[in-house]
Amino acid sequence: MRKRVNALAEQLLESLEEQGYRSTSPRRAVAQVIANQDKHFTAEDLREQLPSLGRATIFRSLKLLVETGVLCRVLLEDGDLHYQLSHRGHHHHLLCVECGSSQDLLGCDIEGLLKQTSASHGFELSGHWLEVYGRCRSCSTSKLPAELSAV
Amino acid sequence: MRKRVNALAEQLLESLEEQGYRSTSPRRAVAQVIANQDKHFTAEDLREQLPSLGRATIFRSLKLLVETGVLCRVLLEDGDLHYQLSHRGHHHHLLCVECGSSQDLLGCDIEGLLKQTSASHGFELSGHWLEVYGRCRSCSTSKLPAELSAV
DNA sequence: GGACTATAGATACCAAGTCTCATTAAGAGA
DNA sequence: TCTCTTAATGAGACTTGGTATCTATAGTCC
Repeated sequence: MRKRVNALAEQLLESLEEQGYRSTSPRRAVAQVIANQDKHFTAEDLREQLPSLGRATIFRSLKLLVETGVLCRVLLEDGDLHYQLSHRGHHHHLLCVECGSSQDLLGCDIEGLLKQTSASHGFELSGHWLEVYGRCRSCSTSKLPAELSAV
Repeated sequence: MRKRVNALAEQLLESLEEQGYRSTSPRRAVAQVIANQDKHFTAEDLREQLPSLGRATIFRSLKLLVETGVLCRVLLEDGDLHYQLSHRGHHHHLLCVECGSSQDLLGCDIEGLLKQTSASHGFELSGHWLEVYGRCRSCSTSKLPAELSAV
């Protein structure tokens, strides 16, 4: 995992270049930090790790990466929006409320179910937003069941 | 529908009183305006309709009503969070991207599907957030299919 | 290397929301 | 109905996340 960091950062920059954006040193720095992130993060998190970059630059880079599809926004349970690496295309996240890690939800055929149910409300489906909260494997095994049920 | 407005506002206040909160005139005003709202709204919308109330009071009332379960927050497609009347308990929204109206999504057994899929990722489900976007019955019938597909 | 132009950084601004604190008014009890 | 206690209000400062503007700088193409 550690060895692939630079490759990942490289990939992010390539995505930008493909769209005609220049590869600048602030963007390289942002890509590097994002590639090192192991969970969802905020603009503020990046800023702390890149104090030499201008605030606007960080926001601009984030916006660009979201538009390019490299990053996506995740909605936390309390309504906060964070960023995280996106694996392109439409997908959902399993967010661990304990450690903050997230996995992509694969093999979820929610689309079909929603289409049906919406149609029965006379509603023509065009999209949806789904986030799933819970505990990841390692967090749920490291806690006793008694502690969990008390939450 | 028009005649039930005051009854609804009354209900909102009762919910607060049940929890030990006082029924004050600013809160009555907020409840009245919310009861008149026919779609999701922002704090700013309320402020426009209640210019005599302090900004903090409006935010405080909203927060209180969300905590009480009378209001819920809805996530728009662009990431904006708005408020709307909640029909208690866990539910989802069908949000019309055309007119902004919303319906509650009933009879959607997504929970079961999610539980299964999460479990297969070693994930212990605790909750989820789902918003569904599209066109409501009246918006989809008032537009020609050709116009729709161009969007 | 020079020129053209996208990008950066500083900074002002904005929107949504919270915090603080002095003042006011619900509402319980006498 | 008056009084007292305390919750709630309103003003306004502050915070957070983000955008707009403008001048200086650096990428990239020739």
